[in-house]
Amino acid sequence: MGDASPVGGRGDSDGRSAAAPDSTTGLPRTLAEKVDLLFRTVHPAKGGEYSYEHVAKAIRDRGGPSISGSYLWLLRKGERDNPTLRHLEALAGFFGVPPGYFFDDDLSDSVQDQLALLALLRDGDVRKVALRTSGLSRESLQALGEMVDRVRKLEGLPVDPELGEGPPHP
Amino acid sequence: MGDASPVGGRGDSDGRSAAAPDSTTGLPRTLAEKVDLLFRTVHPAKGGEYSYEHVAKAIRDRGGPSISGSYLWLLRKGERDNPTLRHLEALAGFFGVPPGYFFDDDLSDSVQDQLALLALLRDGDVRKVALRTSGLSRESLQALGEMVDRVRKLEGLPVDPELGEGPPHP
DNA sequence: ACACGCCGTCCACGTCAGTTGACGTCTGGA
DNA sequence: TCCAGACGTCAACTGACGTGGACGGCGTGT
Repeated sequence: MGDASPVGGRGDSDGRSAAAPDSTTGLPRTLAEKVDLLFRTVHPAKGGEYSYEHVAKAIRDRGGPSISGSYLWLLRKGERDNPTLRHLEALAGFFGVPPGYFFDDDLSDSVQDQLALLALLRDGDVRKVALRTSGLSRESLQALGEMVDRVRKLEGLPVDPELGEGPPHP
Repeated sequence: MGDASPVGGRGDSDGRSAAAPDSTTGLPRTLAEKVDLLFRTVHPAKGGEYSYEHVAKAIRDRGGPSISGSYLWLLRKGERDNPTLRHLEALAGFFGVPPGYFFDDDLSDSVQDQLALLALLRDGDVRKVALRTSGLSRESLQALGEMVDRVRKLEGLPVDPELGEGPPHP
């Protein structure tokens, strides 16, 4: 044994379920759940979700491949789960995520953090604060973080230690 | 036609040539060139390149999807250039590259537009501050915003009238 | 020389990714 | 109330992806 593959083997997931049943804020695992999360998270400037036809047309207008709204629905519903490279590329381009988001690896996790953040930012004031902090020095940011924790405690919210770090990747 | 896409549009990049004739000089652009580079670069412990059948069998043995040696040849030759998600996943897994390797220009194309915002947040501290602000009351957020402005001024940064409000793109 | 095995090449075919089109629902306006 | 348009949903269909197998070249042992 040994010379079968250049990299260490990994078992693989066969999670081929249907849609996104209970993962309202959980981590999507199937492709359908990932697509669903994109639709629920990335919204037009005002209004609800993008319509399937809207996304399809926008992708075509960007010079992307032809795609139909019905197919987007199939993907989100989980009735189709094996799109081609061009369609993955187009979807990633439209929703503003790296194509690797659709694959089973760590990258999708970090993207999901960012999507969660995007959802928060859409809700008004949080966004303002976040954007203004860009460019500040490390010390100031740390100080601000402590201030926020102070305020959180005042309002009776947990200090929320988690939320992870961005791992460097090869 | 403003709200077609959450990210700014861009022109096309529909370079769909055939194989990898002379581009031994530079970086691979087409899928065929990328696959070719993988075969030329990733070798078995001893000997020359992997044979197509060997790769196909190894992928199947890893629990991956079924794939044929003929198809790998088609991909490398450029006669097929639109594989499905599972095949991309399997190829990336075998050769030890991230799946995003097969896509056009990971993070610098049109993704950048919307992702530029997220890229700011990705780099550590900014993100932490932003995430922690979720759940805070409106008054606290406003107070924090003022604190941030104070700090920005201290560091000589503009108070940044832009970026905060309104539709995210032209 | 001959046979055997492995490999790259390529073609004809089957399967499933993706499209087309129809139907029912809902909202807003005349 | 009725009509028009937009949208989600779904089934039948088309075509490209992907496979199986045939053919020839090349190295190796007998």
